[in-house]
Amino acid sequence: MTHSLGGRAAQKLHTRQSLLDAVLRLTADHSLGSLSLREVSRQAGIVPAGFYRHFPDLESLGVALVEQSLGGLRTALRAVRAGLTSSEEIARRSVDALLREVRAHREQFRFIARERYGGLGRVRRAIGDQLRLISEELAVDLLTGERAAAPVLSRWSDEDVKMLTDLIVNHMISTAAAIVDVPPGRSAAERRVVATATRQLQLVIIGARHWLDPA
Amino acid sequence: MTHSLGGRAAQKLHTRQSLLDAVLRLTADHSLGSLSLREVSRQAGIVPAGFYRHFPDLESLGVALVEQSLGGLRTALRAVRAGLTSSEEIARRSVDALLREVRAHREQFRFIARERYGGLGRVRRAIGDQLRLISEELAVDLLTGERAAAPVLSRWSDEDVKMLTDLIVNHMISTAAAIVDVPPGRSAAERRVVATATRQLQLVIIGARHWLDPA
DNA sequence: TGTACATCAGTGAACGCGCGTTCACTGATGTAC
DNA sequence: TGTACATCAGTGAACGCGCGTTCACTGATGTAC
Repeated sequence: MTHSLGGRAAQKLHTRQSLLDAVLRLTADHSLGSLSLREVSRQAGIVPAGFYRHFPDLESLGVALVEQSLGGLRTALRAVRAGLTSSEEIARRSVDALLREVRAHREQFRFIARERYGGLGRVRRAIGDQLRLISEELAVDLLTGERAAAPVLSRWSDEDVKMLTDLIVNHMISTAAAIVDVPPGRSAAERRVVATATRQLQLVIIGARHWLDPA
Repeated sequence: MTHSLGGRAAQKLHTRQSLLDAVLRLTADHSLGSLSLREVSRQAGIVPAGFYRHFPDLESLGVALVEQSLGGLRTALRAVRAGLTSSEEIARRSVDALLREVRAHREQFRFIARERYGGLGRVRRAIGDQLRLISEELAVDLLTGERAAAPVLSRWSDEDVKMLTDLIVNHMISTAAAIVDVPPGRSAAERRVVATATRQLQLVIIGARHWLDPA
């Protein structure tokens, strides 16, 4: 029998996930680049040599973690926009989705914020790639939705739309980083961060609405 | 004689600066947390034990570097705003000043971007403190300038002004990080980054201009 | 000015330790027949 | 079904290495008189 659950392959996947989880736990205090392979293996409950059955080095593990984390966010954001055509609605629902994701996967977002600029080369590039995808997909959805339903973005150049979605995605990640930086349990402080970020996004949307106004 | 140039104290300052420069050079490839004290001392041209004459550990050196880097930016930004009252003028001149600073101190900004979220605890906190100061000073200048000269911000709540300046300062640092991430020599790519960032700031300013419009 | 003493930035050797990587291995899981 | 063989995730020991920190030191600079 092959493809069966509970087989050797399933056990291997389980251990692999333990390694990913170990890094998430350990990067609460340090960046990936300052963890040791032995530290991670220990936390995952395997012997150092066993690490190599899964990844050639820590950097590769980091890339896998980026794909798992931001891939999940990307899917969640696309799902939330499905069928929506109003850009206001898209913005509001996206903020909700982001908040839900950040709360549900706090450690993953801390990892992304940590490594976005601070990380090892391939990890940094993997994050940049995923964020570019998110920004481009948002641009497509805004354009097709708006062109079908409302006129706000319909006369924008593609370049300006990309400028706007980059601004929004960047703001999104900064917001996630700021939320994650709030010490856990300080829910008043967290609410303040979320409130500020929401108003900032509103300001950006107002700016977009008047972008083509005659000066 | 004391206070003389070329004395023992001056030599000590010179070595201290060598240590700061060594970290700037070495953090081009890795984050502060993954450097070793021996590596830094070697790069600075002193023996490992000599490090302790200047700092108790690498984290303290990092805090000193934050103060030197962002302190410089803060001074430059304040100088550029001196005497200006129009918020449009303040925005335009601030972007110029930021660009000049980033080009002149590329390594310092890479360090700040790297450590902003990714760094060791005290370094991260030092960066947050400096950015908060920059944001607050900008808020004061915008408010006193506008209140005296133009009406745009005069009816804003203090909280909303802080919301706006936080957005601007965050955008500033993200822009610096993006510029620094462009491989050196790719001046076309750098121009594109700067052009996008400038338009994004314009969009934010337009949003601010219409912030109090009736919905 | 000259002399005797104090300071202290930087040296060089030494220590025990955790690191990444290699290797032959074990034994449970999977496959062929 | 049972049996003989193949696979390979995880083991445990070993290696040489760079690490942070300590210590007594040296010798140029600075101070007191």
